[in-house]
Amino acid sequence: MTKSDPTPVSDRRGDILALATEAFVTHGYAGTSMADLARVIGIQKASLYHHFQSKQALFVACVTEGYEGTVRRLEAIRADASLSDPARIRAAMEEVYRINLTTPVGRMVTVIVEVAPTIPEVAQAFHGGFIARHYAIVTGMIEDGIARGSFAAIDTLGMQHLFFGPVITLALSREMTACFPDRDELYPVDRIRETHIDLILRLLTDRRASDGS
Amino acid sequence: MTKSDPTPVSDRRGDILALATEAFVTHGYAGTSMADLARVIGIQKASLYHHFQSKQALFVACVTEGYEGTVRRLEAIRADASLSDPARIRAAMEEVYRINLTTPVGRMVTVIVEVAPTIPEVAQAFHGGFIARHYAIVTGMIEDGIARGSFAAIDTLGMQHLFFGPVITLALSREMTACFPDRDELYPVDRIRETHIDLILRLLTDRRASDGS
DNA sequence: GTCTATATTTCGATAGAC
DNA sequence: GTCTATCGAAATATAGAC
Repeated sequence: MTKSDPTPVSDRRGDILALATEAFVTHGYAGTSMADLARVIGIQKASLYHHFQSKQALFVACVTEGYEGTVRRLEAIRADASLSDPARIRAAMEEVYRINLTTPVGRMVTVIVEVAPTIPEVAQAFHGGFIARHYAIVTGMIEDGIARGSFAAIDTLGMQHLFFGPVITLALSREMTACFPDRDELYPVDRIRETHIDLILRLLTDRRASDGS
Repeated sequence: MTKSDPTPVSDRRGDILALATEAFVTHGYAGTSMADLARVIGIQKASLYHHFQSKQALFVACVTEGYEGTVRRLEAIRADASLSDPARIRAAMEEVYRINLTTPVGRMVTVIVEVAPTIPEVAQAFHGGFIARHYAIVTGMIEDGIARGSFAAIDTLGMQHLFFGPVITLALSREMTACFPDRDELYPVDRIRETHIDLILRLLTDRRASDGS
């Protein structure tokens, strides 16, 4: 009972990562200096180097340590036996939209795109820890539905891209147009999401897809 | 006839923009210094400042002056009366894949995502000069097909995102994983493109879509 | 663990000769 | 238009006291 307090009085590392993530999302990687981060966190720059070896190490920690929750929630949806196969797909799509559009980790995509060419380690961590795992869970859900006869025998790789592509592009577009006054008219999230879900479900339940051409 | 030579002996500005674009795509905006650019181009850094006022001005020129050709080709496809409505959509999708995956301008998306938050002018130029125009042409093609009775009465905004989202995300994913040895297995362009085209055409010609719920 | 102060490097941009 | 040389600013990272 000496060290297992479930709610630590102050999770320094977690606090720093959360604030740093927010700053990176807002101003980009190159646009966020260690001095900026120190100011936002409320400590001195040198103190930051006590917690993290370098700016790059701090950023990699933001990327890798922010993903745990998102994957678990998707897996829970896949394992939820109370849902029908179409309802499960709908729940998964709503969760994927939520992750990519509203959580700090999801919105990090823009920054990861920026950093990936110069720090391949980031591309590796992002792909292996986030993208590939989300893809695998959703593809598994589709295969489950096909095996049960709920869905047509469709190309799962193609469906994967139809499933995630519009979400990721929408997240990027909205981050890029954050300064536009008419952003919500250009990219109305609710309408796009609902249409997207509707079309994906239509494809999955389309009997014509059964012909293996 | 004194100044209208159709093939200028040496298009300095065009050469510089082409080489700079290639460098930006490979190393990102922050990762490409003016010294790097000067070395690639084969002149001194100071000479670069004779052609362009600043690094930012050079980059904006790369973005805006690279788009002209891509829009014209898409418009030509829309105006091609020899194509059936589905064949036109197919041709447009192949062209959009080609633009985003193989041309330097298309591959600039990664860099534009990086720069947009700090240089809103870039986001404006990119959206107005590239994205919005491509969206408008394709949406027009779909509306033409609906008007002629070739396509179902479908939500064109939703189709827009289903049309472009997977392409743009694929382009980003491939740029980000350029250093992966198994990139072509993770993101096999030909297979993804063909499945995507097939599914889009299936949705457009699906009679069930006619019910305006 | 946090602070003040500073070292070191890199980069964007300019001056001025040719 | 291109060059050599350099300025000035900003950022990463470190030294060492408390």
